[in-house]
Amino acid sequence: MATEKLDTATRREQIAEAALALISEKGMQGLAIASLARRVGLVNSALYRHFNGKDEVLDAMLDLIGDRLMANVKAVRRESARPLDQLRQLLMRHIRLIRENQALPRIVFSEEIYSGKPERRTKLFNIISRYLTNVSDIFSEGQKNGTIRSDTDPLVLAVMFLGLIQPAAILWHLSNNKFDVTKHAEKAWGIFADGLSR
Amino acid sequence: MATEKLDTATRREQIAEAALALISEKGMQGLAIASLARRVGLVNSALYRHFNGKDEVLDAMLDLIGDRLMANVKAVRRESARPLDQLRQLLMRHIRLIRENQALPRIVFSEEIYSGKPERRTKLFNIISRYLTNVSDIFSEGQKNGTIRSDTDPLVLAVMFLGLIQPAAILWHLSNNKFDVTKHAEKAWGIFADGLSR
DNA sequence: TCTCCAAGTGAATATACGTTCACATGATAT
DNA sequence: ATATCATGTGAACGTATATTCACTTGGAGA
Repeated sequence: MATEKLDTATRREQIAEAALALISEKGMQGLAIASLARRVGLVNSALYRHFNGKDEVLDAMLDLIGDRLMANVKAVRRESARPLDQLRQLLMRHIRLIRENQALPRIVFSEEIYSGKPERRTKLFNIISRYLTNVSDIFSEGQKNGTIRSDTDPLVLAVMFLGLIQPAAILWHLSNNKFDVTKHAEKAWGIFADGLSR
Repeated sequence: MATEKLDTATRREQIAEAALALISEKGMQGLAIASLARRVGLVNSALYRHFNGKDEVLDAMLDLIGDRLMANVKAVRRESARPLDQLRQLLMRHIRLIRENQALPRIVFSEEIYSGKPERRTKLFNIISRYLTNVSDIFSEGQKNGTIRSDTDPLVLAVMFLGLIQPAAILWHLSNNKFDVTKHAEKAWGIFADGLSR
């Protein structure tokens, strides 16, 4: 009725973002074409004007997530010059990203994403690998720098870095947001960084 | 036809274990009542003789997982007296458990588990909490013992401990089992333990 | 050996969801 | 002002899957 017509480029963005929001609120189960369409003010069928199917929506979502992860990396590289500070900042940004957007862990952990279309698993792997590579670059710089011990593989450190947040994020989620991720991350980072610099 | 009749106690076990196996092979999607029943040699409807519905099956599965986690803890406490050794053993056992039983991470990370029935989220939280408490007990002993630095919260350490494996497990899974979890865990443990003892 | 109830069967039902299609409409370019 | 095409609509279809129910059957105990 009163639904204004918007071009596909705009709609695709709206829809991908609505998908993230929906998942954040209702979980993967909540991501139904009908709900998704309604959320951007359309009916089911209209969604197919902009995406060939649900698969394409999922792909678009993954791209969005990749963008946000990389945006965080770029931001912290701008904000500070010292690797250890950059990492700490990144940790906090990552937590904020997850808190504001619960869709992120839910998508990464869910197989609905790639159970139908195995290539999407590779896509997700690439997104995470790219993030890890960037994180490990920061570690490398710290090692050249002398602020981080050089006897350890930076890629291992990068994966450990993710490990500072991940289980905490799950506990936060399972505990109905009672578990304090930020506090945990601060303490864990303290211990980790302590070990790094010696 | 040639399906022998077994008592409910037996069937419940068979079914819960079949559920874990199914998820390990096909993912959460693969856990359909029909497939599950067929796997233990029954038809759909027969399953309802032993469970009131899918929900009950999920509950039974969670209990099974809890048991296996706790079994690992008990085993390592038997095998060694020194906390650091126990932890290392537990790490390796945990990895083995996950490798042999991909269902574990898939279930923990999936919300299908509790999206329908929120109390199940609490149940899962309790299972993990229980495991964490046991792990943190080991850390505590190490601290009393003098082999682990005392200026850190053992519960934080326990969560970090999980973080040594978790992201690696995901990478392993996303990379079609190419990423070497065991190798990562060994390196990561080296770094972590190094930080612990100083 | 007979009886009876727990355990197993097959068909039917209900629901939820992705997708398609013939038709309507509004913005834009001429 | 009008034509055109991208965008939006409503209804219908197909499929997958959990659940129910009237029934059969096998085996343990009287």
